[in-house]
Amino acid sequence: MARAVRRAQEQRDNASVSVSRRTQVERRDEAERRILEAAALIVAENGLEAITLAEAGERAGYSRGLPSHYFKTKADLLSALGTYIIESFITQRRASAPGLTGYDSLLASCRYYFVMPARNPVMARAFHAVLAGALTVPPITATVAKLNRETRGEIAAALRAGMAEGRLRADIDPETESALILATLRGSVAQWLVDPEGLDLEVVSAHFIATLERRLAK
Amino acid sequence: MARAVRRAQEQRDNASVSVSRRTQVERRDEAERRILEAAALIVAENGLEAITLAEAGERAGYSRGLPSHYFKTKADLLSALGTYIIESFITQRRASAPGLTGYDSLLASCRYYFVMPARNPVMARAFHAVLAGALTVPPITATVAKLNRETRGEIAAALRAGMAEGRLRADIDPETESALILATLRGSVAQWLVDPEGLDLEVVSAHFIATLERRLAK
Amino acid sequence: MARAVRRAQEQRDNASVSVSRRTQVERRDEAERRILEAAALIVAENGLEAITLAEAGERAGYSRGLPSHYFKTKADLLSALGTYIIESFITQRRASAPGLTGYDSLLASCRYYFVMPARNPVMARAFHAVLAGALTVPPITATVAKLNRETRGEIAAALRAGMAEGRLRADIDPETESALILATLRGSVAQWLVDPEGLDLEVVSAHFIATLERRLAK
Amino acid sequence: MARAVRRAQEQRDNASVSVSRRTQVERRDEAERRILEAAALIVAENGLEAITLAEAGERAGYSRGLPSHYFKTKADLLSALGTYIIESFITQRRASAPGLTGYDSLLASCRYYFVMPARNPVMARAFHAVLAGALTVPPITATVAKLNRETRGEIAAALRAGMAEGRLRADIDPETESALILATLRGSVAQWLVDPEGLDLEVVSAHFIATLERRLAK
DNA sequence: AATGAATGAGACTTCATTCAT
DNA sequence: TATGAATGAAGTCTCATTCAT
Repeated sequence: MARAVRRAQEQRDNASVSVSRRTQVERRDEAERRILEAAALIVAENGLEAITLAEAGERAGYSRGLPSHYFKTKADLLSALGTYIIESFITQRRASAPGLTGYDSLLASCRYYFVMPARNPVMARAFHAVLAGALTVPPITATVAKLNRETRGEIAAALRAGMAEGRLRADIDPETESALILATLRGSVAQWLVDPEGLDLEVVSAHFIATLERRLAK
Repeated sequence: MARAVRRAQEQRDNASVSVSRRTQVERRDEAERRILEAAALIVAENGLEAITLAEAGERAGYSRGLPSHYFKTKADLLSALGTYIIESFITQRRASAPGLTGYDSLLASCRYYFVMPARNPVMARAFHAVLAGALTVPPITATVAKLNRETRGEIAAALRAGMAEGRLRADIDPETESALILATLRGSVAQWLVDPEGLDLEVVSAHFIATLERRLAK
Repeated sequence: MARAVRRAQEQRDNASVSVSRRTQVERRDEAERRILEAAALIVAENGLEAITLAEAGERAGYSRGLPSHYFKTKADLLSALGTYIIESFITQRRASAPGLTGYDSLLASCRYYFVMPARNPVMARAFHAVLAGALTVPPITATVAKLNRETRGEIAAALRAGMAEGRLRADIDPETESALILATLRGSVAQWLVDPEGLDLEVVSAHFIATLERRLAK
Repeated sequence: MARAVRRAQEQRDNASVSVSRRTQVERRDEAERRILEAAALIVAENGLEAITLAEAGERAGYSRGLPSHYFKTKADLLSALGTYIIESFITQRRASAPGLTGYDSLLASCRYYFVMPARNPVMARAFHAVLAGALTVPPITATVAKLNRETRGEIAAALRAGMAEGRLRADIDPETESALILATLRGSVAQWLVDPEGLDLEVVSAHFIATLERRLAK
């Protein structure tokens, strides 16, 4: 994904590039994306450690050797994959609340967190597998740490916006509150993924959002 | 661990067992426990999938082949290890609040959750690695699902005790509340493990407990 | 078996042996025999190479370690087993034609060869596994070579008896004829063991014996 | 072998294949054949069970891992090897009697059976190791059963041809006779392989063929 | 006498990686 | 560009064997 993005950039910068070359570049990006998509599927099914370069290639409809060819090493593939899955997740979350800003976008994001696992379990599992991998897979640790800081930052910004609008109490500590909110979202989904019969995510969702509003509101 | 327990039982049931026999059993249980301990260390460092039977044996001070000899397959070792780590965690958590019952024991457990990572990071990492493994390692899925149900059950019981004592509001939904409490504890620690600089667990802890009390108290 | 025989001899030679000692010796011989019997079963099912000391012990109803204790090494067990299976076979063959001597005993033995596989397939398979093992398992090569020479010797003796009685032609070459007879018996059973549907051993048997008689008779 | 054949077919069917592609295929087939050849040598020396994938690779002049790479599992290698050795044997037998048909080709094949062990003991031992393996190695059981049926079929056809030509008696039972002929050939060679000093294969051969002719001729 | 704990060698198998085409 | 041939390291697992009880 990172590469595809970079490529798109390069192409824009270099409009005189020949058509054939441009097609090559497109083909490469297409292949890279399909390989990452296939890898994400494997991760959703069996976890980060279950990926093999060969299987990612085959599942993407290419040869066993292609992932090596593009990503060079497995660590590089894992790194790209972590970024890819996280970016996909963020993209979907944002798309779920178009137009909302400030505190409302926070509430929408919370709802998305609770609704997403049932709607798109593959993504939920892949995303949580990446979060789990942060504990032990070095190239992913940094990516997830960055994700967490940014997410907490967004939540904190939304809280500050709510405070500025006068919708929320003035004595909220946005940093700490954002960590707790993110923790609850993640921890709830994690429980559900392990044992969907064990808890009713919709009920938990409604309860959480109601409690949150009561707790934060003026 | 399960085996060690079983063995202890057998011996009690069969007091006429010869002394030499008893020593063999002890040797075996000692070895099994040390292998699990070594394996837990590896898990804490590099995750569930990083375990190799050979390394577990060597780190425990035995041969490379012994873990295979006892646990037969790697899947069986993982399964036993999941149980072992979870039981160790529960034991420690209970030991952290001796004598407390009801709602007070819940508060103590919450504090333990937040304090434990800094005091015993090996256990925290091993425990969270097992939680993460629940996503993809079938025998661990079952163990963690059981852990989650039991933990939520204990939390709910503590809440009911608090309600019965008149310390908590009467309109609490113990089931849903317990899932949210557990989610927040786990999700907070998970963020800290990935990026200890990123959030101050003590502050989060104090804030969470204060909020909880305010939210639940009469 | 060899050992049991030796033991029986020792005991006869040493009648003053205490009863308890005698019982120990008997227990040992009994155990050895049961281990060999269990090993023969394994051989019949899965071939010589499938034997493991531990499985032979367990199947015999003893511990995993006992075969090692008695036979010391696997090569020694294999050696004893080759002898045991061959002696069992010979014993059964002889028992099948009690009282017959000379040429008649040869005919009876031929019939036994053809009838035995259907009646006692375990023995047939174990015996042929040993014959096959002679190609590559050193301690068995010598045993089978000896078996072959002795068997050919017995056949040749029977032929000479038939010639002496005037029942057979005088120009038979007993050595060569005995090799061919043994070859045909073994080769026929070998085909049947691999593919019992492929040939009717009874028809082959009748044809072989009729042809043999016509060919050898005066 | 099967694969090499398949490949040759594919290439014929697909003449537009690029030169570079063709060379890759050749490399692979060459390697596969050399591995089977090396494996056959090991089998001749120490039996079917003595094969290790690593040794087959090294003896063929490749890496220890290549046989696994091609044949995937040891069972698959054994299966392919059984077919390979049997096909080699058949090819050689046919080559030993070019131009002969009908009953004459049967006589030539019988002579080949008796002469081959001394001339090409490696092949004889490998072939008989495969026959022995039929008792316990499932994929080889099927291969040998097929070989036996086909061989008996060829012998029976030769006998019928001899009968049709008027060279043989009309009351022969080709099916049963073919089983007995094959049994005698195999059983004779098997005795010789175990104990070459024990019987003179040339004498046995001459005797068998003379007897056969006398027995079958008009 | 008998059990079974423990070792260590060796086999199979899977993969990341490199290279030839 | 893309394929896939080939290597080699590492891990799992099985056993014969030795040793303590």
